[in-house]
Amino acid sequence: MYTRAEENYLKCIFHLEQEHKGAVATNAIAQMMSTKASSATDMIQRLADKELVSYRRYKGTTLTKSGIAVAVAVIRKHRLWEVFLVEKLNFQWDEVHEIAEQLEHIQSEELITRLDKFLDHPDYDPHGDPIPDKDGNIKKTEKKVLSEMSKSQHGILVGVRETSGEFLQYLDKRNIAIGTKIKVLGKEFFDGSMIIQVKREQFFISKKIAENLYIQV
Amino acid sequence: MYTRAEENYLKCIFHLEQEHKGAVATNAIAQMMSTKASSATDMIQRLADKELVSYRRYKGTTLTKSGIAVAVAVIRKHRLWEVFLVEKLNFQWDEVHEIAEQLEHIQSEELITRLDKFLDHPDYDPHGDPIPDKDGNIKKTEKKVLSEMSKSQHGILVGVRETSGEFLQYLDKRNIAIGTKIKVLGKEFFDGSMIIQVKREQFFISKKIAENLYIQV
DNA sequence: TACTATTTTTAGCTTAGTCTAAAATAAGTT
DNA sequence: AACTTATTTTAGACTAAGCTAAAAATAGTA
Repeated sequence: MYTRAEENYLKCIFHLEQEHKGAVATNAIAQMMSTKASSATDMIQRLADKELVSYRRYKGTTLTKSGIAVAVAVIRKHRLWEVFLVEKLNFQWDEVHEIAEQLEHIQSEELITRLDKFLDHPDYDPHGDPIPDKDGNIKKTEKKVLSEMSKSQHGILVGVRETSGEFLQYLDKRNIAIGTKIKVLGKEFFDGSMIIQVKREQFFISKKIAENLYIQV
Repeated sequence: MYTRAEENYLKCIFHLEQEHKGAVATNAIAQMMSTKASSATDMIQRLADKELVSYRRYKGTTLTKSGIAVAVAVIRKHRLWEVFLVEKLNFQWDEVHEIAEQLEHIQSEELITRLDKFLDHPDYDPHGDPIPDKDGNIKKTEKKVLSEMSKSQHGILVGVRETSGEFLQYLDKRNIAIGTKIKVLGKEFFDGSMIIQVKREQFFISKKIAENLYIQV
């Protein structure tokens, strides 16, 4: 089995590799892990020794097959626990991330199999992210970042990129949740801000907000 | 907060102190923690620095007020998770110990508060052990070890001392569970073995088995 | 009481994971 | 091409937790 730290690095590299496509910079990893580049280098080298990543000095890191398998298994656990926390324990969607960060490292195949069943095999977590199946397959949803949509286009919110409490509370305050219908009423070229329609209300959102909302058109 | 290892040592010392009443020997701790006496000494000294235990060289260890508080909080979490695993995820009572050993270290007050509510504030775990309340109070059940009972006494099984899979499976095989009525039909002085009545069956049990069953008379 | 055996502690080494500071490499700019 | 800046790696040190082997204290016995 792998240590907590190893699992966290693998998960982190997985997410970065998804976003930017291609080898991941050491600095990017260090930043996301809230640690120093030297520590990241250290861990990357250990992961490379175990053939969980392939790594060339100064060139960046990518996950190997087995690295991906470990990362996806952790992500599956994380998202299943998030569903549990929200559906069964009635947590708000902005409160669950930190706890799931801990729960995702519990080691027991059987536990996850049973949890999955108990939750009735959910496909998505409370933030709209797909839950990998037992074999590591992830449903690809063709979603669009709201900031890339243009005037008068519309769709429903299927996911969020940021999962920080502040951001999710911002959405709650405006009654925006997974499944909410959103329409772009206007878009400002200068700063990328938008005016959107949500239910019967319309309001202004900054580019930063728009970049963190995933829409299915 | 405390590390996993610190929490495990505190829990271990708590259990040993309960059993033998009085200061706990370093060797006893090392043995229960499956580690070496030198490692135990090391950790005990660290715990003493943090005032979680009081310790005098060569004399043994006892928990302080704050040490007890930490230990009891961990035990509360452990037992609540065991209830969850058995009641909600349908694990057998012999399968849950190891998983609960991991879950007991998840840090979140709120999580435990909600889990407790979700489980409808259980008083006992699946092995019959009382679950400490939020403030660390533990229900004292006046129970007797079966091996100390004498011929023709009877009572119901309210707890087990051993929680290993083999032992619990042994009980399952003989249809003995928490709540089962047990009567002592005979007792052999030479080796402490017994003949007991369980429902309509009667059978022979060794002293070792009898020492691990708690009965309420 | 003195000797032996057991228990406990100390001393020194190991590994995982972190850090800082310095060196090496890559990238960007004149 | 040469110089500057940014990124990445190496070197060396630290902490938590463990280990082995040796020393010290306690307990048990002749």
